[in-house]
Amino acid sequence: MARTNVPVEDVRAASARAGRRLQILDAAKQVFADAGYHGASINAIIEGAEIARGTFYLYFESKEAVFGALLDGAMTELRSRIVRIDTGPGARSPKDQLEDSLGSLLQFFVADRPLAAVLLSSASTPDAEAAARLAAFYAEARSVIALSLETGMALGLVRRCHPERTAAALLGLVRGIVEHCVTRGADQPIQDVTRELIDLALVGVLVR
Amino acid sequence: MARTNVPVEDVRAASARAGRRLQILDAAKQVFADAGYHGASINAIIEGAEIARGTFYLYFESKEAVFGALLDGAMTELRSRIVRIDTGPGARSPKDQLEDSLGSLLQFFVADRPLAAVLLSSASTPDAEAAARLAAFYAEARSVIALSLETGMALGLVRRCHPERTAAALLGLVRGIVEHCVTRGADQPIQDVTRELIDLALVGVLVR
Amino acid sequence: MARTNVPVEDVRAASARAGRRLQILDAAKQVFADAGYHGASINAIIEGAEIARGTFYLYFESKEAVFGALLDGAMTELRSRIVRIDTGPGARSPKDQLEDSLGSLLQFFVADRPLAAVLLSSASTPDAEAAARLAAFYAEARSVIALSLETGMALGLVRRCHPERTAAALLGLVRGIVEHCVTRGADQPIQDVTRELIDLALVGVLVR
Amino acid sequence: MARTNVPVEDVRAASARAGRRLQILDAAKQVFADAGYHGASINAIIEGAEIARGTFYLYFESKEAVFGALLDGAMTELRSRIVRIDTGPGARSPKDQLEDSLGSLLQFFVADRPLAAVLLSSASTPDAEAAARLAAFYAEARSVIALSLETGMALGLVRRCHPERTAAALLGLVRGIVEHCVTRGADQPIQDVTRELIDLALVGVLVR
DNA sequence: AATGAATGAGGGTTCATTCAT
DNA sequence: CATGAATGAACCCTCATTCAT
Repeated sequence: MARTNVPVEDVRAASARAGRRLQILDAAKQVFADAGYHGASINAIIEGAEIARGTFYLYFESKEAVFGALLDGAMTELRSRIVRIDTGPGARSPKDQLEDSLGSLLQFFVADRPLAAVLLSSASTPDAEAAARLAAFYAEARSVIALSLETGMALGLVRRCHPERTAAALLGLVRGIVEHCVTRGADQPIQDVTRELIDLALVGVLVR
Repeated sequence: MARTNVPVEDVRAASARAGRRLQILDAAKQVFADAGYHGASINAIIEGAEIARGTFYLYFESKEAVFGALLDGAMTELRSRIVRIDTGPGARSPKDQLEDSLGSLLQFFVADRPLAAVLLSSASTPDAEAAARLAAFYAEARSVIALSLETGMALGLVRRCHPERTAAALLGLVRGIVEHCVTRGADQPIQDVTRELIDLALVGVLVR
Repeated sequence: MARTNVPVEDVRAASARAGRRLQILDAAKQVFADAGYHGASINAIIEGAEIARGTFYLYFESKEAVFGALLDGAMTELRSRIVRIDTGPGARSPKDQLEDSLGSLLQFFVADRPLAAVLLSSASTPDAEAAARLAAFYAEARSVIALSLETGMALGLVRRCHPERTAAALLGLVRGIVEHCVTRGADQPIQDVTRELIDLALVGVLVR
Repeated sequence: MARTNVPVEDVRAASARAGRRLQILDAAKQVFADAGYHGASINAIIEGAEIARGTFYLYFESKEAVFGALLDGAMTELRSRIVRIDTGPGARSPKDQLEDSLGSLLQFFVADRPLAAVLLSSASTPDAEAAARLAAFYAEARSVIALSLETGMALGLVRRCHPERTAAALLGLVRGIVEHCVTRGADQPIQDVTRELIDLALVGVLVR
């Protein structure tokens, strides 16, 4: 195998650059979480990152750009955790799969609360493009849920319902739980929370 | 009952003042709904209300104050529509009561979409005090739901669950539906939506 | 004659507004003259005008806008002083007319040196639109001169020459004199300067 | 003649250094011409010169300094092309000498339009020292012209006139033509333009 | 009570310059 | 010599709030 010839300094520089970027992203995440998009000031971000004003603009084109990067990172991460339920032969039970997927999702949010706060709060019309991307993400999530419901209906597992609307409601349900977990300390193991969330969605609150 | 002696002019003046206040609140609601708290400018509000800059500050201490007033109004209105389920003898079925209560709530949101938009978006920490009040309101709503769940469990109607957490999830579920209805046109009668929402909460998505 | 009913306060307000505007324009003129378009800072302008930062933007949309207003004012003023030579019967001698026109022009520049400085210096690419307007103005002036030359040629008064080029040269000649007068004190009466300028243009430097 | 003992490496180094300097000057010239002094950014210059940010400051103290160097180079070049008219016995006709001198000058400008643009636009007081040097240059040019006029008057060739003022006007005239030629393509041979310029200056626009 | 001109702190962004590598 | 990441002063502009009329 041919070794590509990259000078060691370049590698160092690149990783230093990536480190700085992360440092800024981290500070920005915190500030956006605390103050919302508009309330967040570059001042607060650079103070948090302990860098000079100009340095910020060496790594991000604008305030909007950091916000977008933050969102993109989170969305990528989330997408990787949302898996369509495999209903093929030999697949694990749908409920188990759901439990894994949702569990991993909750885990992610609880592990990075500021990021969760950014994602949850940013209904507040940040700047055009970012808002659109976030809306698209939620639409995507809703659509995954709606599709699962339709599949379930076709298989006779799910009650007849308005898929889009029910998806919106279920997404809200997840958000409600996430908010709850993020706001309070995770007083109980994520696994339990996940199981309860799934039970609620599947069989409701009434006794059978 | 003793009549307090208030000159008629004062009464007129007071109601005129109240009218002005409402006029400003209405304009502000629209602006906050369109642009979010930070995006809303006093300029836009006074243009909408067709008053002079200074007049605004005759009726509200600050931008924060209008926002707070708006929130308070909405919360008062909402509180009146959230009724505890009456489980006494001779009461209507809990499900019917729930249907009335939620229906009225959805009705309210759909009827005043700008206000709904303000309520839904205002997670973005506009200002400390208002945020606190909103949080308190949500906590209150959650607590009403949690209590109902506990009552239901005591009566053997509701499955065993973590009431607080389940309440948070259910509140999210309602928010999800509200968002859905407010965003899209109310493509279907509120009654149907309400029923579906309740079914979802009570018996989940699975077929029995 | 019907008296239009304008409240006296409005008249006062309007003239106050116009006064403020002028005050700002004056300060801006000075600053632009001293530092050029890019070198001029809003800071310097508002210090000169002794107003607050925000007040500036109550009267002008942007830095570019003040510059444009300054330019427009000057160009309007100058246009009114540049008259086409009347060659009709009974008209005064072309040379006399020219003398009046150029004299009035020089007068204007000498009377308002900062403005002259702005006009003369602003070749330095200010902002797109203003630059275009200035260029258009110079083109206009050149074209007036070129037309006069062509008329003169048709009448057999003017030597055969490349009108556009000669016009460019003559415009430069006027600019040279203006610069000279504006830079130095007007050591001699404008009338003399004008006469000399015209002689130079008409018969050159050589003895006949 | 004693040979100073300079190692060959130093010579190479020195010429390499001079080459780099030129490379930067060239890029800077282009940028200053395109964007004016203030509009020119170090960024644009180093991109044009294909060097690193720091390297620039190895060759020039500051932005001001490159601009000054550019101006100085141009002025040196121009000085070499402006020759005093030789009125001694056996000299060529003054007009022919003038034609050579001016022709060479126009040639220079047309050949290096960016440089011409820099020279012409730099009235906009970029920075004190450079402006002073440019003003000095123009004063020098004016003084050469004024002296020629005085000589001409003494010889009875030139009409009586205010030499300084007339020199200013003539300088403006040349600038006008240069601007014209630089802006437009040289639609006609420089020689023709030169001749017309000289005719204009010598005998004016009127027919004799 | 109503007005709107005036304010100035603070917003995001740019860019000439420095200095450790 | 050469580099380019880092700096921070300065830029233009916005907008919630005040106050004389």
